[in-house]
Amino acid sequence: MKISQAAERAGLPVKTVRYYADIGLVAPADRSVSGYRSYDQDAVQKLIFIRRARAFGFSIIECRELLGLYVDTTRSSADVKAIATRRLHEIEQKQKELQYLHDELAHLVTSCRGDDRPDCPIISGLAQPK
Amino acid sequence: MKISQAAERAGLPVKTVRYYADIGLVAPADRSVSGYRSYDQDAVQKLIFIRRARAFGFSIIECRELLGLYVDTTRSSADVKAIATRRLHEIEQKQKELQYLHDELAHLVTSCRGDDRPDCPIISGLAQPK
DNA sequence: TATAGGCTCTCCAGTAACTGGAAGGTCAAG
DNA sequence: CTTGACCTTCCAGTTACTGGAGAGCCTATA
Repeated sequence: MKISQAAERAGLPVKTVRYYADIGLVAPADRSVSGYRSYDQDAVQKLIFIRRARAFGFSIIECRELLGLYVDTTRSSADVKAIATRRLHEIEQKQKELQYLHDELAHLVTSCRGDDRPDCPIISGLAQPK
Repeated sequence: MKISQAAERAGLPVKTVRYYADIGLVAPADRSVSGYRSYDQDAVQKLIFIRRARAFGFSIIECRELLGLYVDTTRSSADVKAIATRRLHEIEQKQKELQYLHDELAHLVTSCRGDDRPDCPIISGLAQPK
């Protein structure tokens, strides 16, 4: 199938699929005589895999790593678990930061009257060195 | 004061302070004869303000906007509150996404034995189209 | 006075992961 | 035979810096 159909099946923009081919992440199965990229079901499956992994916040480099494990049927599940666990910890870390951010900003927002007058606790809050 | 001192007081890398000057976000108060950027307390205060706002996840464009409100002593607090509230909603949205991500990935991780064998629910989980 | 070091300057390139657009080739339908 | 949708490559731009080269400046010490 041609790139647009592959992209649609994978749930990715055509540009992105082309980009993944360019950086050697997911190569098309073949090229047509006229130079069109030709994708098979296997390549589409890899594209889906990448899309999902990206949605989980794995970087392209990590995706490359995971894809290597994906295609390697002799890998140990421990290898995969290690990467996923690391990513899980990163997510948890990010959650904590976001929570802190949220609380602090929410505090500023609720303490601001939001009227016509210029005094604003948000502005003065941001101006604190901390 | 020279750039390194200003940067230290603001808690920012020198390169970043120079960058902020380049993009016209926080201009140095002056230039020495030999071309060195010269910062005063006011500029340092703005740098601190920017650092804090950036830490809250405000983009440079939003920082520019906020800085405009920061220096404008006649602004209404409503203007500021609107921007901050928008940002707060973005944070909350991000938190929801992250929570979903976390739960799904945690599920995959706990269902994976993580041993020498190749079967791995993480890999097969990522391969699901969803 | 020479020099060594630690600043500072500008400019260029690279990062991550695309996205948009231009210029041009291909293909099927009408 | 032409139209329009699709495909190609290549280049530039995005965000917010960061690193490095090459060169100028400033001060302290030998």
